[in-house]
Amino acid sequence: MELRHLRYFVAVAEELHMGRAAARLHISQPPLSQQIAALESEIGTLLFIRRGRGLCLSAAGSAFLEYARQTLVMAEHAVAVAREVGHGETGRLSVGYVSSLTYTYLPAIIQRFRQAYPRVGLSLHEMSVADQVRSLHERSLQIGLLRGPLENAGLECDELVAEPFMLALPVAHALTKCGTVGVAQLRDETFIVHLGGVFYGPLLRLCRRAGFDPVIVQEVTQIHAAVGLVGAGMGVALVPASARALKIDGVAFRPIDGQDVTTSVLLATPAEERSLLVRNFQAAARTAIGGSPAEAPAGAPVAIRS
Amino acid sequence: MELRHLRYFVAVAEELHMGRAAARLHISQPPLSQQIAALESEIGTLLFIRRGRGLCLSAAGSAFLEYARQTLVMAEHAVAVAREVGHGETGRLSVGYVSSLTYTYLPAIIQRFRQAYPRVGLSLHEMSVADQVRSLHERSLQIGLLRGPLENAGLECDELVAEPFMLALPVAHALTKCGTVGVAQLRDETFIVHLGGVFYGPLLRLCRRAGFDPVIVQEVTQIHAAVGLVGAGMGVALVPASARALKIDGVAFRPIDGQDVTTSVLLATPAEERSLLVRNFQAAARTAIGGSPAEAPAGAPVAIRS
DNA sequence: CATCACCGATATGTTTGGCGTATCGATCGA
DNA sequence: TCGATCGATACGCCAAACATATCGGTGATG
Repeated sequence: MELRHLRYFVAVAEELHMGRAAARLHISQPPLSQQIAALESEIGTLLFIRRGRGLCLSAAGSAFLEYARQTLVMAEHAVAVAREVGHGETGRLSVGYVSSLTYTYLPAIIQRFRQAYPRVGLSLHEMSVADQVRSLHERSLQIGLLRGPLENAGLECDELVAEPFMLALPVAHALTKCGTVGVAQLRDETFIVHLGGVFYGPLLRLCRRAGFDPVIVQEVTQIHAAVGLVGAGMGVALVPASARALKIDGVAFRPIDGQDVTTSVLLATPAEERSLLVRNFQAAARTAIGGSPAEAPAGAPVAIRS
Repeated sequence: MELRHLRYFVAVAEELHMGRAAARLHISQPPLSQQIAALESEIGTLLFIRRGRGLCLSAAGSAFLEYARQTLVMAEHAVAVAREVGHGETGRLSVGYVSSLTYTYLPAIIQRFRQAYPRVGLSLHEMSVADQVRSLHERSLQIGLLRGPLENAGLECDELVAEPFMLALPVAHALTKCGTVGVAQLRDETFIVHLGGVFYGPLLRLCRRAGFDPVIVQEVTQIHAAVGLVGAGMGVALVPASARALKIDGVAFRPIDGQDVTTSVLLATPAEERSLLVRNFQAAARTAIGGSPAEAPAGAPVAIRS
């Protein structure tokens, strides 16, 4: 028995007329009669009651119809699901991200991806860079959204954006009058930083290039805490430009010179990860941030030999 | 797509080896590769990841496998159900019966039928002969178990047994000393009968042949009521032999001469009823009562042209 | 009651496609 | 580097599915 027999049977059962059913199936009437007869022979029971005028379903045919329909639906479903999974349109992704991406980049990426692939489930985990690297190696995470540099981690890294820094300072501060703040003007400021974080290195580099070491007054672990302390007048902070999205009273943001010092927003994946789901997420992230995707567009069909 | 593709795919997915899967399917390896490739082409996604050594399921293949299995199971189920219904091994039967069959014949028939066709649901309805005839015509009943005669009712009747009568009389009665009671000895007895019932006619015939009219003292509607009154000493009753199964204190049963007067136990069906379910019940009833079935044995396959 | 129209089954020829045999290309282990 | 193994490809064959033509039977109609 093949699906053809089921398709033919359902057509005949619905039309109760061999000729019309054959027309609907785009075949002629005799082979349809043959296939129905073959099906009845295999089952061992007549599915239709032949009377002079037309057909009617036998009890066995009526029972068969119900399950034949379900079988056809199930077969369609199998194809549809496989196609969706194959095209990366359904499934589940575990994504890690560092907290500093919460304000601007992560929402943009997620919104973009969910719009393109609404049927993919996302598990979002706020994690440190080190935890993400470990989880990516363990394959408990498929995608890491983090800040570089990330050297020799055995991961495939894609720089989504090289983000410049801005200075967060109290609105009452004298430097708020400047359009752009020169690094040298910060010599006597006190800084709020995360000593172990990815922004401490760039700060040191900037200040030393200007000929001084920054004065550290407070260590925090998250950007919004640093900006909060800035608003409280405890000092200034060097933050990624996207932190402007944090609208905290009493804090002003100013660009600084030394724009060549940036922080890389990276999308990291296990080196040999080739799943379409991951590639599609990567493409969505690029379009959400960079503008146009760098490589193959999302949803490109899998290569199939003709 | 045909069921063949699903069968082949499942085999390959389980073996993860084209050669072994082909062997299991009793085909050679090349056509198997072809069919899998055709399936992948139709779905638009690779279902297996080809590496140098062996195969492994892709994410799409894994998703497809689940539903492919369900599809195959559903197809098998469709055939099995249709076959069962076609062979009269499953379904539902409504059976009517008169109360006088409750004691012996009905249990024997039901037991026999349920043993042979355990998956057929039975609806048993105690009904008068007239109600059964009406319900059979209305098709709300498929089988009637009743007592004849049933002339010109437009139904197909099958006499299961011609049941002789016995005399039910109080144990203290003088006639209990006889092995067989002659009808003439009943001239002065008082009878308990159901005037409108099927046993009144035979009683009249017997007595008049012996030259007297029976004295009626009590009218009842059911046999067990009549026998109960006999036990209370109110008279004697002419009952079918199967009523002996009613073991009521103070009642003795004796055969009577005039064995040619019997009551027919009939199985009635609508005239043009040809369902296997009904035929199987009929055959079971015959074997349960008569001994061997008179016609085709139960479960005979439906005729299918070769 | 004879005729006609309709419908499903059958007969026969044609073609597609599924299968088998032989072989190739590639990868992995020795 | 060589051999073994495995999946893919090439090609011929045949069964089976399909199309055309026709038959047999039932039911409606004049």
